[in-house]
Amino acid sequence: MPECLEAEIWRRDLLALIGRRIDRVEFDDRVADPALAAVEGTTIEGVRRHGKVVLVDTSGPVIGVRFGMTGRVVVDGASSIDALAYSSRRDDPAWDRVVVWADGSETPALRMNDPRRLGRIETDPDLRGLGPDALGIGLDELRARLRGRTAATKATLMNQSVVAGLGNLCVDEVLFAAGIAPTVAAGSLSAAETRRLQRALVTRLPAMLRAGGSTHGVLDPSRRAERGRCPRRGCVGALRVIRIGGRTTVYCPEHQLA
DNA sequence: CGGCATGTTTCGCC
DNA sequence: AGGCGAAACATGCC
Repeated sequence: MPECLEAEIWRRDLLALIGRRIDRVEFDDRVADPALAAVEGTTIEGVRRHGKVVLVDTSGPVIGVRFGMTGRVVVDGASSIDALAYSSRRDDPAWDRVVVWADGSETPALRMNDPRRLGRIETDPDLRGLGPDALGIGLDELRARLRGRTAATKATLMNQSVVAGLGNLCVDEVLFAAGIAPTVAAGSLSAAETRRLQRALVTRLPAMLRAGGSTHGVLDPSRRAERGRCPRRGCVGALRVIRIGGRTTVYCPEHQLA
């Protein structure tokens, strides 16, 4: 489930850990950097996010978490997001990839749980390859990032080196709101389209965040599965399903113009 | 059983 | 050289 919105929700959960001293860490070294052991004995000092990456600052190394498709975070035994669309509903301890105990508590302060093991936990991660964060990106910045891009707008927006944080659901939602077909080359968007795209990013993403995350848009998972009529008020189109960049893409050809 | 899934990386081709 | 699309990865669910 993780796109930038879930990463932001978990970042806020993790704020509860600031000030705690890490007693012990256990991890699966197939997905976690062995250097993670160095966080034992350090104190958690802050939690940041860039795109889909959550960064936990300690008095030692920075812990960088990428969630893959099915990763999630459990803080003090509870998770803010329990409806795991496209993942497992269960929280099986066998899928814990990192467990952190702190301040003498028997309940882990932090668990990174990931059935499919597509997530990664790094220490002192290098984020230089990421574009600017999608939440709150400015118009000039967006225009500059899309200039000259020949790939489909949807594929370009999902490229983390162009803009960081957008995944399949958020991109479909934003393009739907902006009235832009996902297939158009990103570099050939008009000035007006780029403006609508930027407005959609800075309005729809925070709205989805307040509503609960990537699955809380107009094109939520149930509507994606049902397909059917375009949910936009006054639009007479029907939703269409195609594949772009290997991902299932839902859009309305009636009001999302190429 | 077959197909699908909110992601990232790698490989081959322009 | 740099950008792009397809495939691979790993596992649960419907």
